[in-house]
Amino acid sequence: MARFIDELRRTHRCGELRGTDIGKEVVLFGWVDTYRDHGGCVFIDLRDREGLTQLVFDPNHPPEGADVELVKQSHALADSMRNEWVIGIRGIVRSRGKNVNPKLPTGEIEIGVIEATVFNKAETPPFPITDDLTTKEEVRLQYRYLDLRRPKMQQIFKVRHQINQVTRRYFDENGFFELETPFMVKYTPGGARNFLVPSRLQPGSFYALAESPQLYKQLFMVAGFDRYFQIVKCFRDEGSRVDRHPEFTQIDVEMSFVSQDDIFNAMEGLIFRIWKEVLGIDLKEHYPSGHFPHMKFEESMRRFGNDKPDLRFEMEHTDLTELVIEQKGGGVPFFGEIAAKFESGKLRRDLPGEIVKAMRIPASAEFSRAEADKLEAYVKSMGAKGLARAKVAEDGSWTQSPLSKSASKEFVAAVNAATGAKTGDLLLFQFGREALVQTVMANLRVYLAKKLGLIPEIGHGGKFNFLWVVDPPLFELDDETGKWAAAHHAFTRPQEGSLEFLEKDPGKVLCYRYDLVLNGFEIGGGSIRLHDPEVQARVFRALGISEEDARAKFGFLLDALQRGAPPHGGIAIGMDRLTMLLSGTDSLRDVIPWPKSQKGTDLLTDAPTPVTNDQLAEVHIRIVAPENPG
RNA sequence: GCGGCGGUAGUUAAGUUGGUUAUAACGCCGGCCUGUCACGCCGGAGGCCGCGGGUUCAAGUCCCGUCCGCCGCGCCA
Repeated sequence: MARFIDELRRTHRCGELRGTDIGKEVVLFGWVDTYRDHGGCVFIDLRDREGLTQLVFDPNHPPEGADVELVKQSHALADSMRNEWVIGIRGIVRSRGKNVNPKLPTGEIEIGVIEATVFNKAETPPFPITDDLTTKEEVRLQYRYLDLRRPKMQQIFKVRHQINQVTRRYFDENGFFELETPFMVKYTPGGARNFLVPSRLQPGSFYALAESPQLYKQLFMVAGFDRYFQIVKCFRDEGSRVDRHPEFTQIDVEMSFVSQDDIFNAMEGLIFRIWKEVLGIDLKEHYPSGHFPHMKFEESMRRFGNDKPDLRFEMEHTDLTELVIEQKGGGVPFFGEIAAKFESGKLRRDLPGEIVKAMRIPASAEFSRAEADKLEAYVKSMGAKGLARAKVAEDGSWTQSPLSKSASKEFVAAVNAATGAKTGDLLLFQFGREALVQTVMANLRVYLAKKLGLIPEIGHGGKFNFLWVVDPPLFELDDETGKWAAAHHAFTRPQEGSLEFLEKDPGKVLCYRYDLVLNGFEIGGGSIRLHDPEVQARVFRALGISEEDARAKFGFLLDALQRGAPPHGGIAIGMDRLTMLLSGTDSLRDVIPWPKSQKGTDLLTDAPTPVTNDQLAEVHIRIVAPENPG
């Protein structure tokens, strides 16, 4: 083995050699991708990060001038080689003549092997190392290092690497400092659940793993660093989703003396650069101004049911709440109940609490009854009671619907007009608690778009639709407590125009918060921060947080903000989601090298594992509920 | 915390109203083979049917519990 690597150094990567290299002596290292044993001669496709090269072990046609004895030995060795063995070879690049393989970039050439060595006789892999894999994710994650060996995965992580490099270059060129913040931080209540880290030296005390560098990056601004960025891990002990992971990476940014638009400009610059340098796509062709469109939070909720609309297709919602109120339910008992609540003043028109929404599926979609039944099951899985639907007949009346009996003619006509429904169209309705209706309708919209082929099941389909969602409310009504709570965090700056509502109508206060949306995914979000202690105090009051409470929780930040804090704001881009959307995969786990399962376990290492009582004693912890092997 | 789907050979799947020895493809092992590139041909091995309990003459199949994975809801300042 010493001869290879020490004396015979690698000359090329597999995937590099072309017709112009014919005649060269080369040394290649890599993995056996496939072997084709013809008895007298053996073909092996050798794989590394860069591609495949065909090797030929053929003692009857040795490369010119080669030691035939060596060639015979390597042929015998090749006879025993199996998939995923790690080998090295020395040989001569030669033409394939008529036997060119058009599927391979290296298909014009092959290597007439002179000598060979086996570095590692790999065991048979549990699944083939190919791109068209049907193996369950569970098995892939168990052998993640094999999964990552697949060309597709190698490509994804090359992209991820490139995004990192472009990001660093971009921010450096624009005067940002890359600065680090601690992972082990003070636990702060509220917000995402923290992972806790016990302190050995401070018995009974715990650090939290940072859910974001939020507070520290603001302190960087107070410190006068002016522009900061960091590509940083964040930790949140919340349920996983296809686009959510307990440890994830953010491109974290904070800037001083900026408006919301300054932040947008900076991030648009970054996104344009990434698309250009990583994908070779010039976003200027789609966004000639160099800017992404804006949409108000309220408008997004009304038209699409969430604050991250996928704008690659239409199928907008129609809010029927006003119509239902006007027509006192239009004859439909359920709607009548809702109308009555507005009538009695139990619900407010400007802050509804309960709504009625509809979505139209055009007749051309040819949506079958069975498929509509499937939809019903789908919405029920989200907590909806059901899915009212109506087919529009030629005369405009509704059929195949429980609503058809009760709904007044006037109401049917009004709904048809509002939704633009025509003969043969299918109308879908949701009504009741606003949050649920919005969730159900928003998910239904995307589900249907995929079903109807408006967007692909997986990936971007060549379309990248960016959007800034802006002007959301500062406060949200907490469903359980009925009190106002910060929708983002308590340090978001209210808009000057809505300061007057802080005391008299908190629900109407809009703020400088913004989300960057791409194809229905929130890929980033941030805000302009509150740096005025006076307004800060009013916000805390509106939240029902006493001065003492505020001091106890955020004292260090409040102090800092009173010691020369510049106006500042920032944003964090979800690095993993960005990579996912860019590389056209449908799961965050595909772009995280060593991902965890939905329950937060590492299928490769089995983490987390129980520890001994001795280990626990050292950090002053005793386990209560589940048994722990001592 | 809740709902849905799934777990059968190394992998992906089939397995009927409960009924002989649990199938298939790929992979694996052995043999043959000089132009393959998803090489081909012949032969062979391989099973805790996730785990535990129950019903039954008989359970991969029915019932109860449990674990694991995936998708979604809640949650995610």
